[in-house]
Amino acid sequence: MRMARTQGSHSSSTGPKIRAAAQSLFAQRGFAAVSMRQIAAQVGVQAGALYNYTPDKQALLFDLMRQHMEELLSARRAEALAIVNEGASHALERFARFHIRFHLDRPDAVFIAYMELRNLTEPHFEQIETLRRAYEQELKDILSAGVKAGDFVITDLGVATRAVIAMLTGVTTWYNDSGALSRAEVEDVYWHMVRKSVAR
Amino acid sequence: MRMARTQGSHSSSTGPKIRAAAQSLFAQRGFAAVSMRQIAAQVGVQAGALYNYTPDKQALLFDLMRQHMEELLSARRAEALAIVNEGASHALERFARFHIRFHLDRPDAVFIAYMELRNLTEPHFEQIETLRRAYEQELKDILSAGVKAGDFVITDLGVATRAVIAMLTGVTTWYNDSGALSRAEVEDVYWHMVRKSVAR
DNA sequence: GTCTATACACCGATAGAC
DNA sequence: GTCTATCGGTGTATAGAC
Repeated sequence: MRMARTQGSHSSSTGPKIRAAAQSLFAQRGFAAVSMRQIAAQVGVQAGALYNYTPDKQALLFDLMRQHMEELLSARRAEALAIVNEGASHALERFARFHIRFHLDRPDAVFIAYMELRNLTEPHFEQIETLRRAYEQELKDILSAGVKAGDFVITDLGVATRAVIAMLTGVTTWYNDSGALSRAEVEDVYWHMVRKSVAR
Repeated sequence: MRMARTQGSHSSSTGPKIRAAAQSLFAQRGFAAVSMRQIAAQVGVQAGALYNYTPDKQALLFDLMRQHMEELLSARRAEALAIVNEGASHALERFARFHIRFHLDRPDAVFIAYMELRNLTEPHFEQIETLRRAYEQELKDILSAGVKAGDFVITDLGVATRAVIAMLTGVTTWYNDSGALSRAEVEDVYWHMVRKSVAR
C-alpha cells in the first residue's frame, strides 16, 4: 500500500545533523546500544535516508572518531607552531593546559574516542591508533627535550608520556561546569601536579 | 515438534561458568553487543538456562561489577589494616603499588567496571558508585594525612585523589606482560611519578 | 534525497516438558 | 536445572517509487 509522504526535510544540512545526532547518542548510550532508527528519529528523517550519507553504521562511528582525532592533533600542532624556542617546562605547561581545555570542550567526542575503539574494523582502528600515537608523540618530544636539557627527571619516557596523558584526560570523568572549581582553577591544579611529577 | 536432548551439563558449576563467560565477552565486545545466546554458547547450555541464575542480562552485569568493586575495596582495606603507624609516604607507595598490581591482575573486570557503568539501572549504579567512592576515600585519607604531616603539598585534595587514580589506572590501557617492562619495573616508574606529583 | 516497505536475522525473556 | 520452542519486538541494510 502506498502512503503519503509524511515528513522529510530534503535539507542539505542532513549530513551534519546525522553526525551531531550520532555523536550525542553514541556518547550517551554507547555505539552498540544505539540503532540507526534512533539516529534517524533525532534527525527527523527515516532510517533508510541515513544510507545516503554513510555506507554503514560503523563508518559513521569512524568518521566521528577520525574527525575528533584530526582536530586534536592539528589544534595541538597549530599551537606548538606558534611558539618557538620556549623551554621544556613552558612547553609542558602549554601542552597540559591545551589538553585539558580541548577535552573539556568536547565531552561527547572524547568519550566516544576512548570507549568505542573496539567497535572499529581493523583498518579503521589502525588509522585512529596512528593519530593517537602522533598526538602522544607531541608530549613525548617535550618530555624528551626536558630530560636532555636537565629540566626533567624521568625513569621511562614512554610510561611517563602515557601517565601524564591519563592523568590529564581523567578530568573529563568528573569535571562539571557547575561544580566548585572553574576551568582555569582545574588547569592550575593539574599543571602543578604534572610539573612536579617529572621534576628533578 | 519435540527434539531429543542434545547437550546440557546439569552441572553445579554452571553459575561460575556463566559469570566467567559473561565477564570475558563483556570485556571483549561490550555489554550491549553481547547476546544471552552467545554467553550460553560459551558455557555450553541453551540461552533459557541462564535465567536460572540471573533475573535478566543487566543483573548479570551488575553482579560482575559489584563483586569486582567489593574485592577491590576489601583487598585494599585488608592490606591497610595489616600496617599501622607508617608515614604518609610509605602509605602512598603501598597504595600505588597495590592499585597497579590489583588492576593488572584483572584486566577484564577493570575494563567492564570503567566502560559499562551506563548500562546499570539507577539503583545498581548507585551501589557501584558508593563502592568506588569508598575506594577513592582510601587514597584521599592518605593524601590528607600527608598534607597535615607536611610531607605532601597538594592544591586540591579531591582533584589530586582523582588525578593519581587516573594516572595509575591508565597502566591497564597499554601494559602487556610480553612487553619490555616487568610489572615490578612498571610499579617503580609509576610510584616515582606519583611520589613527585604530591611532593613539597 | 527522502520516502515506504520489507528482507532476513537476531534480540531478551518465558512456557512447559523432562 | 536444562531442554526445545516460541512470543513479540528490534536490528541493519536494501529496493524501488517519487
